[in-house]
Amino acid sequence: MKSIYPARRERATIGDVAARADVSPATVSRVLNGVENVQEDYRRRVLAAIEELGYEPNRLASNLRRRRVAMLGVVVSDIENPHFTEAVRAVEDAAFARGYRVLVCNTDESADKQREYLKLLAAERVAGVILSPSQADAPEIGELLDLGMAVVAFDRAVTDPRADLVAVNNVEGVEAAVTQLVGLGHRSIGMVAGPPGITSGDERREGYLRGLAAHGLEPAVADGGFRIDGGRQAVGELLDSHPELTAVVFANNLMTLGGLHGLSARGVRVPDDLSVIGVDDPFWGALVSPPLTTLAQPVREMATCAVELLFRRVDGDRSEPERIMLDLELRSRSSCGPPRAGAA
Amino acid sequence: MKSIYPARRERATIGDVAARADVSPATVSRVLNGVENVQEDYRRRVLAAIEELGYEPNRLASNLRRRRVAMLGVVVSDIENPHFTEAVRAVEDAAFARGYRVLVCNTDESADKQREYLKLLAAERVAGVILSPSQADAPEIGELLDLGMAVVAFDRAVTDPRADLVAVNNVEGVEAAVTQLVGLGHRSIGMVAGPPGITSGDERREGYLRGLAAHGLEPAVADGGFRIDGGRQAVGELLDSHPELTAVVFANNLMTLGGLHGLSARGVRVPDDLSVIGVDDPFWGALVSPPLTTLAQPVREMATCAVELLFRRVDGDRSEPERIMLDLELRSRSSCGPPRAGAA
DNA sequence: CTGAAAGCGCTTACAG
DNA sequence: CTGAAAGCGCTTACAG
Repeated sequence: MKSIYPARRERATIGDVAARADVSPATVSRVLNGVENVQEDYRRRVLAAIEELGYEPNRLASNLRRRRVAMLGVVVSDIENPHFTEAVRAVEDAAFARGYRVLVCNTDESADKQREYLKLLAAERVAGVILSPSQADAPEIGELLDLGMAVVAFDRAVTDPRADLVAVNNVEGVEAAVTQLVGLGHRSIGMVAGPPGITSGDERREGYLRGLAAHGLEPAVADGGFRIDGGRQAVGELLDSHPELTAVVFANNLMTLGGLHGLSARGVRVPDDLSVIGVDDPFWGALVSPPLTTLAQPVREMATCAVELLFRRVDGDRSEPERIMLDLELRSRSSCGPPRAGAA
Repeated sequence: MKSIYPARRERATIGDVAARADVSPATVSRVLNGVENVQEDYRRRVLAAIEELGYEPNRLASNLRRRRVAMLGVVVSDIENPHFTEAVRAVEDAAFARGYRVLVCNTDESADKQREYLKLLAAERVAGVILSPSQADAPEIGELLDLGMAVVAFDRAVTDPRADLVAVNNVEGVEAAVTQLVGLGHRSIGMVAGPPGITSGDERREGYLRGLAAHGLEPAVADGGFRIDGGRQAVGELLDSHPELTAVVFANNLMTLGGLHGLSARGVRVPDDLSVIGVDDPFWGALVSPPLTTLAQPVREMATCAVELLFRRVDGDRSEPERIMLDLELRSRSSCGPPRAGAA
């Protein structure tokens, strides 16, 4: 059976174009990059030759020569988490508009995978990286910075003080949510927290603990690992060990989703039996039953900030690292109510 | 204010390593790539020099020299659609395992953006591209193929017969769903369809029409453009013009979500007033109220197939283009019931 | 404005 | 097994 693939077309090079247009490769490069002036006559011939040969510049070569590549790395811990999906999408938008491509790096909360990706990004000489770290103190982060690459920490801080940061005031936000629950009459409030060691999760736990402490209440925390299944499991543990709970705060949207599933499986009604507040306001937040009360992050705005910052660095801005902190917004829907009758 | 950035560290090159280890650059390259044998003594010296200099190979150079780059392009029409997010994620997994990176290209259903990205991918000389086309007959697809790059159409077919395809039997799947609704007693079934011209959407519409025709029923279709808002709007139009409808099929998950929102805003209860089936079974499908009856695509499997196929092509397999068609699976949950009492 | 030449940092036949 | 040399396809000082 004969292959239907045609003889692989040889790719024209800048030399082929130059020969056909009867100019030097340098001139072709100039019309290609449109920076210096080229006589109209030459330009026309070059353009014609490009057209005729179907020439497409080889970026591998120009990348090497220019020693930079119009590419950004976006390192996230879970691309299936709508929070990060939205961020990736916003970054892609902004990057595309500036002629940059984006390399998506999914670390699965694994320090190893993060390490590998950061090394890759260094080897690839990308212009910069937006990083939501799985491991905040990875030495590879410093190495990127050493190499002069821009690094913007996103959503979670990194240890290296030279990286910029765009994140959210988690402590204050969660503390306010707890206060809101207390205002509704709750005295037993649990938290399904993120894995320790990640600043966003740690701060949300901190906000929760502060909120409880401010009202003299006892905390009850379970680790849900920022995943759907973890959330389901953690809320179960929490209710088993603390049946008195009348409200639970979930530290991210995936755990909230899993938690709701777990609650419904146990026959726990929301908000009648248990009030729920979830950090993040994903697109399905208003559509689950009951519509979720959430602590929304301004993801799009965060992503836009991060990309702008990154491009400023790429463009040579060497001023002090920035720490841009945005606020969480409490969006009250129907998953919170007063504690059930008969609660302690 | 002094910049905290240190003098930008000069990057060691293979030449620096060679000098330090007192060998030739060729030898360094050999231990780096581990293909040819190098004397133990030399190897040790090279490794030591790499360590001491913190050398990280410049992939731009090796890419150029090798004339290929360990990178895949994944072109999707909407990365925020969980269906594609999951696919991207699966592709990233498989690619990472093989040492490939993935360039994520979001086209927003725009033919222009698709064109730009495909040209970019050609210029970048990626090994191959997995493409869920916004424009099936874009000439750039043929150009990639001409250049010897692997192209696997994903989820939607492309016109060029040389591309492989991994998709789903939409016609049969949706027809079966319609039959199921008819079995429940429905006689007035509407569809919120995708934008015309995209094979997946066209096939789902076709399956719907066939299913209705098989039972002598009248169709009622509105275009929801595969987006959340479109779904909300389309279901409204549908109910305005066809108040007799007792069931609606949505052609993808985003439109289903929007549709549910729109229905709840109109006070239409699911499934009491209206039964709903949605194509795709996103992670929130079982958690909305009521839990959705869906037509699930085996996304993970599709993505795995696509990547395997792609790598086979990258590895030189020039056999006939494949068309791998998987089946949709009807997952019955609670959003379908018998038609409301009093329905025509 | 234009071209010849050097060079980006690797890899890989080719000799030895 | 090892090294010298050529070359991947561009860009960019440097002359003219």
